[in-house]
Amino acid sequence: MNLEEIARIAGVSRSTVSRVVNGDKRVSDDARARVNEIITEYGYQPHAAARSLASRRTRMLGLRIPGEVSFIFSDPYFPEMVQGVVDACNEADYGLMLMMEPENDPISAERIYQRVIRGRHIDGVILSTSVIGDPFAGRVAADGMPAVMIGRHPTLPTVDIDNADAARQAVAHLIDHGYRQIAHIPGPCTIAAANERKAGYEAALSEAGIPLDSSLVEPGDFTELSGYLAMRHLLERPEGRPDAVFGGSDTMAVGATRAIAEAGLSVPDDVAVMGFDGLSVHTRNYPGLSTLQQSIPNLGRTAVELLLKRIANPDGPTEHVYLGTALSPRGSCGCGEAARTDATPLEELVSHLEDAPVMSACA
Amino acid sequence: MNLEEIARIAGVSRSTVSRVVNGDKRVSDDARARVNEIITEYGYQPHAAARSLASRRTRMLGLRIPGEVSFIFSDPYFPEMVQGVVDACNEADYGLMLMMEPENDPISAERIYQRVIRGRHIDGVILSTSVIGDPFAGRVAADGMPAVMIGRHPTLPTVDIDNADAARQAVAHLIDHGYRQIAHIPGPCTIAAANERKAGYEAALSEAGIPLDSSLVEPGDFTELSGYLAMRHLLERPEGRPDAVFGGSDTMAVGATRAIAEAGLSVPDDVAVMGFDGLSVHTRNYPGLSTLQQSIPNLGRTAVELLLKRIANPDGPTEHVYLGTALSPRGSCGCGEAARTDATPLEELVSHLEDAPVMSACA
DNA sequence: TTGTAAGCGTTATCAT
DNA sequence: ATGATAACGCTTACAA
Repeated sequence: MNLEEIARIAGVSRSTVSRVVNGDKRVSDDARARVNEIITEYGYQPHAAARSLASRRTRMLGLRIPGEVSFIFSDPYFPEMVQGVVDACNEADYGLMLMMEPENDPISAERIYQRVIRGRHIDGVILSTSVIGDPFAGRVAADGMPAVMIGRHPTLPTVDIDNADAARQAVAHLIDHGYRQIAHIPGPCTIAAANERKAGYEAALSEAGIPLDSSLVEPGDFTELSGYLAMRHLLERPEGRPDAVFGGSDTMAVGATRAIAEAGLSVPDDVAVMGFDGLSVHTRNYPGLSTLQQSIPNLGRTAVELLLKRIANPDGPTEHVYLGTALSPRGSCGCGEAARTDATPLEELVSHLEDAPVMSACA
Repeated sequence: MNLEEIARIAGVSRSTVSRVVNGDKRVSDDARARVNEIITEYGYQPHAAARSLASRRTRMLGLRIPGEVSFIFSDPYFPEMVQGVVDACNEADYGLMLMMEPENDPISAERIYQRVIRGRHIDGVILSTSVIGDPFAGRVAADGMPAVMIGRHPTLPTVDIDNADAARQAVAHLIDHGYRQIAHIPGPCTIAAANERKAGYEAALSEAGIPLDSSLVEPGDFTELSGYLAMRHLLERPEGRPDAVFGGSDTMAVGATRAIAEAGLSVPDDVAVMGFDGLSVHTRNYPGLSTLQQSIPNLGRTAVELLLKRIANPDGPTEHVYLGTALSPRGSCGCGEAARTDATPLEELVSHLEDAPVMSACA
């Protein structure tokens, strides 16, 4: 069943049917009703490829998860983000194509790029992580493919949080508790957000007049296992073990917690733990993981909104949206039961965050 | 840059360029070389929509994650499966479209269905979970959309494991340890695999002559929280607490472990724990989570292979592929350090599983 | 081996 | 408000 047949049956031209399907106002109520009736009766649905070819729009977006981070697809961060992206796509009647390159395989990464981006499979693409030195962002711009970065980027529209300041707050909170030997497990230095959070950690120490000590920084790769291994190193440090640790992500913080427990030590009494992300999965840890809460699904939703705007108006201003964050102290930082029950419940917190995006636009 | 221009520049016809692009043998080496040169020089990439319209193939697959389970997208099961599906798609130069309906919203589920399936956005679809009473599988068949089920289905090609027998083995192992009060936390009864695993639990008890006790079965919904809550109920059971628990998934088993620890009890001494899935994320639990290992990425890969076969030959036999599983005893079931170190390392195990699919075909 | 030409099912332009 | 008609960029018989 195609446009032509519907037109014939309804006794109108293809153009009229097309207008009805696309919600064009320039159709008489009479004709519209008749056409809609036939469409429903025969269950007509426009053919996606034909539509795309003629309109030069695919109504599909791409979501790129770079190969550099695909090994941490096990981090619940990504599922949460995907959820937000998918929801927003559905609401806009757009499809979502997953672009995940294999890890160390530039050849197939290139094949995927050519097929999807250059082949115009999609109308725009969401880049899910700023990876240092990743040529992808520059290439899509050169190929005229609208793109939005979740993270930092100089020329692309971006959705992000203020990683550095949020991390600074988190570490400042540990300092307020009286900890002085504060370790940090940063994510890989190829990922911009990891570096920003590390900078925030350093800023908090500086502000408190605590000298930086590189032996307190043990890098991880955002996996739980890396957090576990990093913490083991930190506990065996010759200068003595740290009294607190700030994980570059909740997932690494949970790994650290495990190493602490395995060493027969207690959280927070021997070593306090602070995470970053606020993943709902970790709500039920004991003691509750203190963390810096961000709304990850909202990051995804906002990226879709920005991208759709960009597609509709490629010459509009390059927006940079910053979403709010909030310190969420639970048991693991040393805040007692009091703080835990006082803490804003997760749901409220998240809806609050969603209401508070900070926008800034530059032409 | 399009076919026409390439043809003009190379001094051949559009057909010849098309043949070169599509690897048709009926082209002289001479012409092929010249065309390829021009293609490379100008960076030509065929237009996806035009191709689809003419060839009636989109080179895109869909992956449907039903709304009934989308709330457990936080379960690492799904990311692992997606990973396998994506890898296989990439290797075949196919794109992957994510179909995730919102949870209780039949209207938008229907919109998505119409747009994607009826609009012929994809060449075939992978159904990721058998949900009891889900009309989706029947509809795609009626709409002539090739489909493969990950799970059980009477008429569709399927990829699955023998959930019932695997669960039986897992519980039999607990019985071998001497436990008699074995509880079970099944997944929701709307999901076929959850019921099959529960049946396996019951079978193991029957075989050992242990009477079924419904107060030992406390359902969950595959989330960690539900496992935690179910275990709390089980611990407060008037007839006394169970001496072992079989979780319907690793994630629920981990939740149960947490409840046990919170109650001041020890795993496995007070309550032994057995999971199901073998998610790599839980490898670093302490004590290690004993589980029934399956290869989830391989489930996804195999589904893609089956679907591609189906698309190429819709009238071929309806294959049902069963992938192998293996009991993976670690600390939480009561197997000591010996068993833990004896246990086949994860990587080996997985590659072993991948080699051992059991195939059965029925016309 | 190569070229010609007829679609594929829409949208979009331009009359009317 | 409606309809003819020309794209859109490719594949695919069919002819040569």
